[in-house]
Amino acid sequence: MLKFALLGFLNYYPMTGYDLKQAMDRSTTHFWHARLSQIYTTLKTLEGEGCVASTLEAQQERPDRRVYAITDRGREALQQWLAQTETELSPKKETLVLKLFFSARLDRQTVLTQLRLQRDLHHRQMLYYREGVSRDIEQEAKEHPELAQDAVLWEATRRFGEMYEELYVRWLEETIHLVEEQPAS
Amino acid sequence: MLKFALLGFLNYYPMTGYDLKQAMDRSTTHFWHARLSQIYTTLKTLEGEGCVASTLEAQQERPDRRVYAITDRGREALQQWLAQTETELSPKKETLVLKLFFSARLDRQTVLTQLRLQRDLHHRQMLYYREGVSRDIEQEAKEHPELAQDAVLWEATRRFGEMYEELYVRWLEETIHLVEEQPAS
DNA sequence: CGCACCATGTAATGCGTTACATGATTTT
DNA sequence: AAAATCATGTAACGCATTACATGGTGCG
Repeated sequence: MLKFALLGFLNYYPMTGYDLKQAMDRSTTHFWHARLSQIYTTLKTLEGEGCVASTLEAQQERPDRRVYAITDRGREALQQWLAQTETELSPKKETLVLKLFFSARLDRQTVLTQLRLQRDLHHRQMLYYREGVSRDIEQEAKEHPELAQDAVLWEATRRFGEMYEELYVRWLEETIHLVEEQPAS
Repeated sequence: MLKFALLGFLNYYPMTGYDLKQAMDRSTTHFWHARLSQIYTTLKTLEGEGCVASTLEAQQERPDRRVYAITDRGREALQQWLAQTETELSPKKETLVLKLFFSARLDRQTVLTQLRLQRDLHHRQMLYYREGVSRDIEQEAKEHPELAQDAVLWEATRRFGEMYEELYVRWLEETIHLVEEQPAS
Protein backbone atom coordinates (compact mmCIF):
# COMPACT_ATOMS: atom_id res chain seq x y z
CA MET A 1 0.00 0.00 0.00
CA LEU A 2 2.88 2.33 0.75
CA LYS A 3 3.85 1.68 -2.86
CA PHE A 4 0.81 3.57 -4.07
CA ALA A 5 1.32 6.44 -1.69
CA LEU A 6 4.84 6.87 -3.05
CA LEU A 7 3.63 6.62 -6.64
CA GLY A 8 0.97 9.19 -5.83
CA PHE A 9 3.53 11.69 -4.63
CA LEU A 10 5.96 10.99 -7.44
CA ASN A 11 3.11 11.58 -9.86
CA TYR A 12 3.26 15.24 -8.80
CA TYR A 13 6.98 15.60 -9.47
CA PRO A 14 10.27 13.69 -8.92
CA MET A 15 11.57 13.40 -5.36
CA THR A 16 14.12 11.64 -3.18
CA GLY A 17 13.24 9.21 -0.40
CA TYR A 18 13.95 11.94 2.09
CA ASP A 19 11.64 14.36 0.29
CA LEU A 20 8.89 11.74 0.22
CA LYS A 21 9.13 11.27 3.95
CA GLN A 22 8.71 14.99 4.49
CA ALA A 23 5.85 15.23 2.02
CA MET A 24 4.02 12.48 3.88
CA ASP A 25 4.71 14.03 7.26
CA ARG A 26 3.23 17.30 6.07
CA SER A 27 0.11 15.84 4.49
CA THR A 28 -0.93 12.20 4.81
CA THR A 29 0.61 11.35 8.14
CA HIS A 30 -2.70 11.23 10.00
CA PHE A 31 -4.10 8.56 7.67
CA TRP A 32 -0.93 7.10 6.18
CA HIS A 33 2.62 7.16 7.48
CA ALA A 34 5.93 5.35 6.98
CA ARG A 35 9.48 5.32 8.32
CA LEU A 36 12.39 6.37 6.19
CA SER A 37 13.83 2.86 6.19
CA GLN A 38 10.62 1.46 4.74
CA ILE A 39 10.42 4.22 2.15
CA TYR A 40 13.94 3.46 0.92
CA THR A 41 13.32 -0.29 0.62
CA THR A 42 9.96 0.23 -1.04
CA LEU A 43 11.47 2.60 -3.60
CA LYS A 44 14.00 -0.08 -4.43
CA THR A 45 11.21 -2.61 -4.93
CA LEU A 46 9.27 -0.17 -7.11
CA GLU A 47 12.34 0.40 -9.22
CA GLY A 48 12.75 -3.37 -9.63
CA GLU A 49 9.16 -3.49 -10.86
CA GLY A 50 9.80 -0.69 -13.33
CA CYS A 51 7.29 1.66 -11.69
CA VAL A 52 9.89 4.31 -10.89
CA ALA A 53 13.33 5.23 -12.23
CA SER A 54 16.11 6.89 -10.27
CA THR A 55 19.08 9.09 -11.10
CA LEU A 56 21.91 9.95 -8.76
CA GLU A 57 22.55 13.67 -8.39
CA ALA A 58 25.85 14.84 -7.00
CA GLN A 59 25.74 17.92 -4.79
CA GLN A 60 28.51 20.02 -3.35
CA GLU A 61 28.53 20.42 0.41
CA ARG A 62 25.58 17.99 0.73
CA PRO A 63 25.23 14.22 0.40
CA ASP A 64 24.34 12.85 -3.02
CA ARG A 65 20.62 12.60 -3.73
CA ARG A 66 18.88 9.73 -5.48
CA VAL A 67 15.95 11.31 -7.28
CA TYR A 68 13.03 9.06 -8.21
CA ALA A 69 10.61 9.72 -11.06
CA ILE A 70 7.44 7.80 -11.88
CA THR A 71 7.39 5.80 -15.15
CA ASP A 72 4.48 5.06 -17.48
CA ARG A 73 4.09 1.68 -15.88
CA GLY A 74 4.02 3.33 -12.47
CA ARG A 75 1.35 5.78 -13.60
CA GLU A 76 -0.70 2.88 -14.87
CA ALA A 77 -0.38 0.96 -11.59
CA LEU A 78 -1.42 4.07 -9.67
CA GLN A 79 -4.47 4.71 -11.86
CA GLN A 80 -5.56 1.13 -11.53
CA TRP A 81 -5.30 1.22 -7.75
CA LEU A 82 -7.15 4.52 -7.52
CA ALA A 83 -10.00 3.31 -9.73
CA GLN A 84 -10.42 0.03 -7.85
CA THR A 85 -13.39 0.29 -5.50
CA GLU A 86 -12.88 -0.31 -1.79
CA THR A 87 -15.58 -2.73 -0.72
CA GLU A 88 -14.46 -3.06 2.89
CA LEU A 89 -13.90 -0.80 5.86
CA SER A 90 -10.30 -0.06 6.87
CA PRO A 91 -9.56 -2.04 10.01
CA LYS A 92 -8.64 0.15 12.97
CA LYS A 93 -6.27 -0.44 15.88
CA GLU A 94 -6.83 1.94 18.77
CA THR A 95 -4.64 1.07 21.71
CA LEU A 96 -6.27 3.54 24.08
CA VAL A 97 -9.77 2.26 23.43
CA LEU A 98 -8.57 -1.31 23.88
CA LYS A 99 -7.02 -0.43 27.22
CA LEU A 100 -10.14 1.33 28.40
CA PHE A 101 -12.17 -1.74 27.51
CA PHE A 102 -10.26 -3.76 30.11
CA SER A 103 -9.74 -1.01 32.72
CA ALA A 104 -12.72 -1.60 35.02
CA ARG A 105 -10.55 -3.08 37.78
CA LEU A 106 -7.88 -0.42 37.48
CA ASP A 107 -7.86 2.36 40.05
CA ARG A 108 -9.86 5.34 38.95
CA GLN A 109 -7.08 7.91 39.14
CA THR A 110 -4.84 5.93 36.78
CA VAL A 111 -7.65 5.69 34.25
CA LEU A 112 -8.42 9.40 34.52
CA THR A 113 -4.76 10.36 34.11
CA GLN A 114 -4.65 8.23 30.99
CA LEU A 115 -7.80 9.77 29.54
CA ARG A 116 -6.86 13.36 30.35
CA LEU A 117 -3.42 13.03 28.80
CA GLN A 118 -4.95 11.64 25.63
CA ARG A 119 -7.51 14.41 25.56
CA ASP A 120 -4.69 16.94 25.61
CA LEU A 121 -2.77 15.11 22.89
CA HIS A 122 -5.80 14.94 20.63
CA HIS A 123 -6.66 18.55 21.31
CA ARG A 124 -3.19 19.62 20.26
CA GLN A 125 -3.45 17.42 17.18
CA MET A 126 -6.76 19.05 16.29
CA LEU A 127 -5.18 22.50 16.42
CA TYR A 128 -2.34 21.21 14.28
CA TYR A 129 -4.76 20.17 11.53
CA ARG A 130 -6.50 23.54 11.73
CA GLU A 131 -3.29 25.54 11.61
CA GLY A 132 -0.18 23.62 10.57
CA VAL A 133 -1.66 21.25 7.98
CA SER A 134 -3.86 24.00 6.57
CA ARG A 135 -0.84 26.23 6.06
CA ASP A 136 1.23 23.43 4.50
CA ILE A 137 -1.49 22.67 1.97
CA GLU A 138 -1.88 26.31 1.00
CA GLN A 139 1.84 26.71 0.64
CA GLU A 140 2.23 23.63 -1.53
CA ALA A 141 -0.68 24.79 -3.72
CA LYS A 142 0.92 28.21 -4.09
CA GLU A 143 4.32 26.75 -5.01
CA HIS A 144 2.79 24.37 -7.55
CA PRO A 145 -0.20 26.11 -9.16
CA GLU A 146 -0.73 23.15 -11.50
CA LEU A 147 -1.82 21.16 -8.41
CA ALA A 148 -4.76 23.43 -7.56
CA GLN A 149 -7.29 20.68 -8.30
CA ASP A 150 -5.39 18.26 -6.11
CA ALA A 151 -5.31 20.77 -3.28
CA VAL A 152 -9.11 20.66 -3.06
CA LEU A 153 -8.93 16.96 -2.18
CA TRP A 154 -5.95 17.47 0.14
CA GLU A 155 -8.12 19.91 2.01
CA ALA A 156 -10.92 17.32 2.21
CA THR A 157 -8.54 14.82 3.81
CA ARG A 158 -7.28 17.50 6.19
CA ARG A 159 -10.86 18.11 7.17
CA PHE A 160 -11.19 14.40 7.94
CA GLY A 161 -8.28 14.64 10.33
CA GLU A 162 -9.72 17.68 12.01
CA MET A 163 -13.16 16.13 12.42
CA TYR A 164 -11.60 12.95 13.74
CA GLU A 165 -9.70 14.81 16.44
CA GLU A 166 -12.79 16.81 17.38
CA LEU A 167 -14.67 13.57 17.79
CA TYR A 168 -11.90 12.05 19.86
CA VAL A 169 -11.79 15.01 22.22
CA ARG A 170 -15.57 14.96 22.57
CA TRP A 171 -15.61 11.26 23.31
CA LEU A 172 -12.78 11.54 25.83
CA GLU A 173 -14.61 14.31 27.63
CA GLU A 174 -17.78 12.25 27.81
CA THR A 175 -15.78 9.29 29.05
CA ILE A 176 -13.87 11.29 31.67
CA HIS A 177 -17.21 12.46 33.11
CA LEU A 178 -18.50 8.91 33.06
CA VAL A 179 -15.51 7.58 34.99
CA GLU A 180 -15.57 10.47 37.46
CA GLU A 181 -19.20 9.82 38.29
CA GLN A 182 -18.99 6.04 38.58
CA PRO A 183 -19.77 4.79 42.11
CA ALA A 184 -16.78 3.06 43.77
CA SER A 185 -16.68 -0.71 43.36
CA MET B 1 -0.42 -5.99 21.71
CA LEU B 2 -2.80 -8.82 20.85
CA LYS B 3 -1.23 -10.53 23.84
CA PHE B 4 -2.83 -8.04 26.18
CA ALA B 5 -6.20 -8.25 24.50
CA LEU B 6 -6.19 -12.00 25.02
CA LEU B 7 -5.07 -11.62 28.64
CA GLY B 8 -7.84 -9.09 29.14
CA PHE B 9 -10.50 -11.51 27.98
CA LEU B 10 -9.04 -14.45 29.85
CA ASN B 11 -9.06 -12.30 32.97
CA TYR B 12 -12.87 -12.50 32.80
CA TYR B 13 -12.95 -16.30 32.60
CA PRO B 14 -11.16 -19.20 30.84
CA MET B 15 -11.74 -19.61 27.13
CA THR B 16 -10.52 -21.43 24.03
CA GLY B 17 -8.90 -19.73 21.05
CA TYR B 18 -12.14 -20.08 19.17
CA ASP B 19 -14.10 -18.47 22.01
CA LEU B 20 -11.62 -15.60 22.12
CA LYS B 21 -12.09 -14.94 18.44
CA GLN B 22 -15.84 -14.71 18.93
CA ALA B 23 -15.52 -12.53 22.00
CA MET B 24 -13.37 -10.10 20.04
CA ASP B 25 -15.71 -10.11 17.07
CA ARG B 26 -18.63 -9.24 19.30
CA SER B 27 -16.89 -6.45 21.21
CA THR B 28 -13.46 -5.05 20.30
CA THR B 29 -13.45 -5.72 16.60
CA HIS B 30 -13.87 -2.05 15.63
CA PHE B 31 -10.75 -1.00 17.53
CA TRP B 32 -8.86 -4.30 17.79
CA HIS B 33 -9.17 -7.45 15.71
CA ALA B 34 -7.21 -10.62 14.94
CA ARG B 35 -7.43 -13.75 12.83
CA LEU B 36 -7.83 -17.16 14.39
CA SER B 37 -4.41 -18.26 13.19
CA GLN B 38 -2.77 -15.36 14.99
CA ILE B 39 -4.78 -15.99 18.14
CA TYR B 40 -3.65 -19.61 18.27
CA THR B 41 0.02 -18.77 17.80
CA THR B 42 -0.13 -15.92 20.31
CA LEU B 43 -1.74 -18.18 22.90
CA LYS B 44 1.13 -20.58 22.44
CA THR B 45 3.64 -17.79 22.98
CA LEU B 46 1.77 -16.61 26.08
CA GLU B 47 1.82 -20.13 27.46
CA GLY B 48 5.58 -20.30 26.86
CA GLU B 49 5.92 -17.09 28.86
CA GLY B 50 3.85 -18.51 31.69
CA CYS B 51 1.10 -15.90 31.31
CA VAL B 52 -1.60 -18.47 30.57
CA ALA B 53 -2.06 -22.20 31.20
CA SER B 54 -4.09 -24.58 29.08
CA THR B 55 -5.93 -27.84 29.64
CA LEU B 56 -7.27 -30.12 26.96
CA GLU B 57 -10.95 -30.97 27.34
CA ALA B 58 -12.38 -33.96 25.50
CA GLN B 59 -15.92 -33.58 24.20
CA GLN B 60 -18.25 -36.12 22.68
CA GLU B 61 -19.64 -35.23 19.25
CA ARG B 62 -17.37 -32.16 19.06
CA PRO B 63 -13.62 -31.63 18.56
CA ASP B 64 -11.46 -31.41 21.68
CA ARG B 65 -11.14 -27.96 23.18
CA ARG B 66 -7.96 -26.42 24.55
CA VAL B 67 -9.12 -24.13 27.33
CA TYR B 68 -6.79 -21.31 28.39
CA ALA B 69 -6.77 -19.67 31.81
CA ILE B 70 -4.81 -16.62 32.92
CA THR B 71 -2.06 -17.14 35.51
CA ASP B 72 -0.81 -14.80 38.25
CA ARG B 73 2.04 -13.76 36.03
CA GLY B 74 -0.41 -13.06 33.24
CA ARG B 75 -2.57 -10.95 35.54
CA GLU B 76 0.50 -8.99 36.54
CA ALA B 77 1.54 -8.39 32.93
CA LEU B 78 -1.98 -7.21 32.12
CA GLN B 79 -2.12 -4.82 35.07
CA GLN B 80 1.23 -3.35 34.17
CA TRP B 81 0.20 -2.76 30.59
CA LEU B 82 -3.11 -1.20 31.62
CA ALA B 83 -1.47 1.15 34.10
CA GLN B 84 1.23 2.29 31.67
CA THR B 85 0.30 5.68 30.26
CA GLU B 86 -0.03 6.07 26.49
CA THR B 87 1.97 9.15 25.59
CA GLU B 88 1.42 8.93 21.85
CA LEU B 89 -1.49 8.88 19.44
CA SER B 90 -2.37 5.58 17.78
CA PRO B 91 -1.20 5.73 14.18
CA LYS B 92 -4.04 5.32 11.69
CA LYS B 93 -4.12 3.78 8.22
CA GLU B 94 -7.15 4.81 6.19
CA THR B 95 -6.97 3.46 2.68
CA LEU B 96 -9.98 5.38 1.44
CA VAL B 97 -8.67 8.74 2.62
CA LEU B 98 -5.29 7.99 1.08
CA LYS B 99 -6.95 7.20 -2.24
CA LEU B 100 -9.01 10.34 -2.17
CA PHE B 101 -5.86 12.37 -1.53
CA PHE B 102 -4.50 11.31 -4.93
CA SER B 103 -7.78 11.17 -6.88
CA ALA B 104 -7.86 14.64 -8.44
CA ARG B 105 -7.05 13.33 -11.91
CA LEU B 106 -9.48 10.43 -11.67
CA ASP B 107 -12.80 10.77 -13.44
CA ARG B 108 -15.48 12.20 -11.23
CA GLN B 109 -17.95 9.32 -11.50
CA THR B 110 -15.39 6.77 -10.29
CA VAL B 111 -14.61 8.91 -7.27
CA LEU B 112 -18.28 9.41 -6.49
CA THR B 113 -19.02 5.70 -6.77
CA GLN B 114 -16.18 5.02 -4.37
CA LEU B 115 -17.39 7.60 -1.86
CA ARG B 116 -21.04 6.56 -2.02
CA LEU B 117 -20.25 2.91 -1.49
CA GLN B 118 -18.15 3.76 1.54
CA ARG B 119 -20.89 5.98 2.90
CA ASP B 120 -23.29 3.05 2.74
CA LEU B 121 -20.79 0.71 4.39
CA HIS B 122 -20.13 3.14 7.23
CA HIS B 123 -23.83 3.82 7.65
CA ARG B 124 -24.52 0.11 8.02
CA GLN B 125 -21.63 -0.16 10.48
CA MET B 126 -23.09 2.71 12.52
CA LEU B 127 -26.41 0.89 12.81
CA TYR B 128 -24.55 -2.24 13.83
CA TYR B 129 -22.92 -0.44 16.77
CA ARG B 130 -26.29 1.00 17.78
CA GLU B 131 -28.12 -2.30 17.58
CA GLY B 132 -25.91 -5.40 17.36
CA VAL B 133 -23.02 -4.36 19.59
CA SER B 134 -25.38 -2.79 22.12
CA ARG B 135 -27.34 -6.01 22.38
CA ASP B 136 -24.20 -8.14 22.68
CA ILE B 137 -22.90 -6.03 25.56
CA GLU B 138 -26.20 -6.20 27.41
CA GLN B 139 -26.40 -9.93 26.95
CA GLU B 140 -22.87 -10.56 28.17
CA ALA B 141 -23.51 -8.34 31.20
CA LYS B 142 -26.69 -10.27 31.97
CA GLU B 143 -24.96 -13.65 31.67
CA HIS B 144 -22.05 -12.55 33.89
CA PRO B 145 -23.42 -10.16 36.54
CA GLU B 146 -19.99 -9.92 38.16
CA LEU B 147 -18.85 -7.99 35.07
CA ALA B 148 -21.36 -5.15 35.50
CA GLN B 149 -18.57 -2.62 36.19
CA ASP B 150 -16.73 -3.77 33.09
CA ALA B 151 -19.87 -3.40 30.99
CA VAL B 152 -19.91 0.35 31.69
CA LEU B 153 -16.56 0.70 29.93
CA TRP B 154 -17.53 -1.70 27.17
CA GLU B 155 -20.42 0.63 26.50
CA ALA B 156 -18.04 3.61 26.40
CA THR B 157 -15.95 1.89 23.72
CA ARG B 158 -19.09 0.99 21.79
CA ARG B 159 -20.01 4.65 21.89
CA PHE B 160 -16.63 5.46 20.39
CA GLY B 161 -17.38 3.17 17.46
CA GLU B 162 -20.79 4.70 16.96
CA MET B 163 -19.47 8.26 17.05
CA TYR B 164 -16.67 7.33 14.69
CA GLU B 165 -19.08 5.96 12.12
CA GLU B 166 -21.34 9.00 12.46
CA LEU B 167 -18.35 11.20 11.77
CA TYR B 168 -17.31 9.13 8.79
CA VAL B 169 -20.76 9.31 7.24
CA ARG B 170 -20.91 13.06 7.83
CA TRP B 171 -17.50 13.59 6.29
CA LEU B 172 -18.31 11.41 3.28
CA GLU B 173 -21.50 13.36 2.68
CA GLU B 174 -19.62 16.66 2.83
CA THR B 175 -17.01 15.25 0.46
CA ILE B 176 -19.55 13.86 -1.99
CA HIS B 177 -21.12 17.31 -2.26
CA LEU B 178 -17.71 18.86 -2.71
CA VAL B 179 -16.82 16.53 -5.58
CA GLU B 180 -20.24 16.93 -7.21
CA GLU B 181 -19.92 20.69 -7.24
CA GLN B 182 -16.32 20.89 -8.44
CA PRO B 183 -16.00 22.58 -11.85
CA ALA B 184 -14.63 20.21 -14.52
CA SER B 185 -10.87 20.35 -15.06
C1' DC C 1 29.26 22.27 22.20
C1' DG C 2 25.27 19.97 21.00
C1' DC C 3 21.30 19.52 18.26
C1' DA C 4 18.74 19.56 14.06
C1' DC C 5 18.85 18.94 9.23
C1' DC C 6 20.30 16.69 5.04
C1' DA C 7 20.94 12.17 3.03
C1' DT C 8 21.31 7.08 2.39
C1' DG C 9 20.97 2.62 3.28
C1' DT C 10 21.17 -2.66 5.64
C1' DA C 11 19.93 -6.35 9.05
C1' DA C 12 17.29 -8.43 12.45
C1' DT C 13 13.11 -8.96 14.35
C1' DG C 14 8.19 -8.74 15.11
C1' DC C 15 3.49 -8.55 13.83
C1' DG C 16 -0.14 -9.97 10.84
C1' DT C 17 -2.25 -12.26 6.67
C1' DT C 18 -3.07 -15.93 3.47
C1' DA C 19 -2.99 -20.37 2.31
C1' DC C 20 -2.85 -25.02 3.63
C1' DA C 21 -4.76 -29.04 6.19
C1' DT C 22 -8.64 -31.71 8.65
C1' DG C 23 -13.20 -33.21 9.84
C1' DA C 24 -17.72 -33.88 12.31
C1' DT C 25 -22.35 -31.74 13.31
C1' DT C 26 -26.09 -28.62 12.62
C1' DT C 27 -28.83 -25.54 10.05
C1' DT C 28 -30.90 -23.88 5.72
C1' DA D 1 -27.10 -30.76 -1.03
C1' DA D 2 -24.70 -26.92 0.54
C1' DA D 3 -23.31 -23.80 3.93
C1' DA D 4 -22.33 -22.52 8.56
C1' DT D 5 -20.57 -23.75 13.11
C1' DC D 6 -17.34 -25.90 16.06
C1' DA D 7 -12.45 -26.69 16.64
C1' DT D 8 -7.30 -26.77 15.98
C1' DG D 9 -3.26 -25.84 14.15
C1' DT D 10 1.29 -25.01 10.66
C1' DA D 11 3.99 -22.69 6.94
C1' DA D 12 5.11 -19.16 3.85
C1' DC D 13 5.05 -14.67 3.00
C1' DG D 14 4.71 -9.68 3.34
C1' DC D 15 4.57 -5.46 5.66
C1' DA D 16 6.54 -2.52 9.27
C1' DT D 17 9.63 -1.31 13.16
C1' DT D 18 13.97 -0.96 15.53
C1' DA D 19 18.58 -0.92 15.62
C1' DC D 20 22.78 -0.39 13.29
C1' DA D 21 25.95 2.38 10.41
C1' DT D 22 27.90 6.92 8.36
C1' DG D 23 29.00 11.72 7.96
C1' DG D 24 28.96 16.78 6.65
C1' DT D 25 26.62 21.60 7.40
C1' DG D 26 24.33 25.21 9.92
C1' DC D 27 22.33 27.26 13.94
C1' DG D 28 21.83 28.70 18.77
